[in-house]
Amino acid sequence: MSLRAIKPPHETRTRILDAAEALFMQHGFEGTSMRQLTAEAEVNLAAVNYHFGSKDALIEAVFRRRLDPMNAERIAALEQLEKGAASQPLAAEAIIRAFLGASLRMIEDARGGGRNFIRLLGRTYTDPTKQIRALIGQLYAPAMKRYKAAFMRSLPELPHDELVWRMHFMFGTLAYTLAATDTVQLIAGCKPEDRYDARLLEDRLTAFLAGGLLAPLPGRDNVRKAA
Amino acid sequence: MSLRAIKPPHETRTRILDAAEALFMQHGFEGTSMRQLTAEAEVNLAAVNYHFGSKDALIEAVFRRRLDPMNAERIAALEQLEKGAASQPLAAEAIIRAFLGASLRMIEDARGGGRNFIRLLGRTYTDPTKQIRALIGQLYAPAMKRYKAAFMRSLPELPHDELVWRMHFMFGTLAYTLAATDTVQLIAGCKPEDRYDARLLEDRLTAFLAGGLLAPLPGRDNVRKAA
DNA sequence: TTAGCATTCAAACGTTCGTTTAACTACCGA
DNA sequence: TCGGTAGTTAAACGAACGTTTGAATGCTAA
Repeated sequence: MSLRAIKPPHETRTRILDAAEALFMQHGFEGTSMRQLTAEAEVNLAAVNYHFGSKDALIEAVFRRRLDPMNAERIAALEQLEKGAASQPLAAEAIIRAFLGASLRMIEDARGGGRNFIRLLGRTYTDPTKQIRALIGQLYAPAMKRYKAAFMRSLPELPHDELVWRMHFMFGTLAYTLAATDTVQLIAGCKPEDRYDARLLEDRLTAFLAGGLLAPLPGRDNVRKAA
Repeated sequence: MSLRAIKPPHETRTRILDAAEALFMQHGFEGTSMRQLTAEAEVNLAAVNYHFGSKDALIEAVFRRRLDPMNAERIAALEQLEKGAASQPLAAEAIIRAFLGASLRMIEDARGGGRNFIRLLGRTYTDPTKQIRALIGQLYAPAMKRYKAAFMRSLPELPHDELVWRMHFMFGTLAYTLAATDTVQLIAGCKPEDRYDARLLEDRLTAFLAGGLLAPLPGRDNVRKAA
C-alpha cells in the first residue's frame, strides 16, 4: 500500500491475482476456495490474507487492476474522437466503436489473462451480490457519464429516457457476448474460433448495436412518457 | 408419488421451490445454504434431500418447473403466428414479439414468483457452472430451433452466420435486461418502476432488437476506420 | 554482525456446509 | 385393529470453508 521495493515486483500478489482471475471465471467467487486459489498460484494459503486482507478484498483488487486502466482507455478514445471532430457531433457508430474497442482489444490478450478477465467481467454485471455490482458500477460510472453525453450530442432528437434504455440494451449485449463461452453453439453449430477474431466481432457488434440505437422510436403512435 | 390426498398436494415441495427461487435470485446458488432455504420455506432441514435428493437436483427442478411451460408457450405463440400468416414469411418484428412475450408476461407475475424466476434465469445464462448452463441450453433448444427457422424464412437475404450472431446478441440483450435489477440507474437516474411496465418494456425492446436484427450488414461498405 | 522489517510457512482455529440417520407421526387399505 | 407407507423431525456426521497464529526465513540498513 505504500512505497514499494524494486526487487520482486509483487510477484506473489500478481500470481494470486492471475490465478484468481482464471478461477473466478471458471467457478465463480463462492465456487473458488482459498485452497484451490493458492494452490493454483503456487503460494501459501495465508498469502491472500496477508497481501489483500480477505477474500472479498481480493475480489475487489481483481477488478480494480483491470477496470481502472480499461475505462481510462475508453475515455481517452472518446476524447481523441472528439478532438478530431472539432465541435461537430460524432457519428453514433464511431462512439460505439470507441466504447467496444477497450473490451475487444483485451479479449485478444489470451496469454496475459485479459480474456479471462473480460469474461469474468461480463458475468459479474449480473452477480447476485449487491456489493460486487456496486463496485463494478462505481468503476464504470465516469466512462458511462462521458459516453452518455456523447450520445446525447450525437442524437439530439432521441428522447432522454429512450437513450438511457438503449444504452442499457447495448451494455447488455456486450456483457452477454463477452461472458458467453459456448452459448453461440447453443443457437446453432458455429465455429467457436470466430468469437476471438476480435475485428470481425467488432464489426458485427457495431452493426447490430448501431441498428438498435438508431432504430425508429417504439410504438405505433410514438410511445412517450405518457404516465 | 401416488394419488394424493386432497388437502396438501405437494405443499412442502412447492414451498421449497418457491423459497429456492427467491433465495437463489437474491444470493445465488452457492450463496444460499440449505439452512436458509428450509427456514425460509418453513420446512425441516432434511426435506430438500427427501423430496429432491440433493441441492443440485433442487436447482434443476427450479428451472424445469418454469422453463418447460414457458418454452412451450413460446413455441405455441410462434405456431399461431404462422397459422395466421398462411405460408407467407412473418415480419421479423412479429417473431421478436412472440419470443419476448413469454418472458415479459412472466415478469409481471410478481406475487406468483414469476419475476423472481425470470431474473434468476437471466443471471444463469452466464453461470460459471457448466452443468447449469448445459441444462438451460437443453431446455431452450427446441424453441431456439423453431425461432431460428422462422427468422431464416423471414430474412432469407441475411447470411446464416450473421443471423446466428444476431440471435445471440438479441438473446443477450433480453437476458441482461431481465437479470438487471438496478443497472439502469447506473447509467442514469431512471425511475426503476418503469422496468415493470411490461408493455412499455416490450415496445422498447422490440424496437431495439428489430433495429439490430435488420441492420445493414457489417463489412466493406460500412467499415471505414477513419483513424 | 546485528537489529528490524517484510514475507513465507505449517498448523490449527472455530464455523458452516450438504447430507445422513433413526426415531416418530399421520394416514389409508385390508 | 393392525401393518405399511409417506412424510416429518431433531440430531449428528465428516468435510470443507475463510481466517488466524506464531515461528521461521531472507533481505536491508546501520
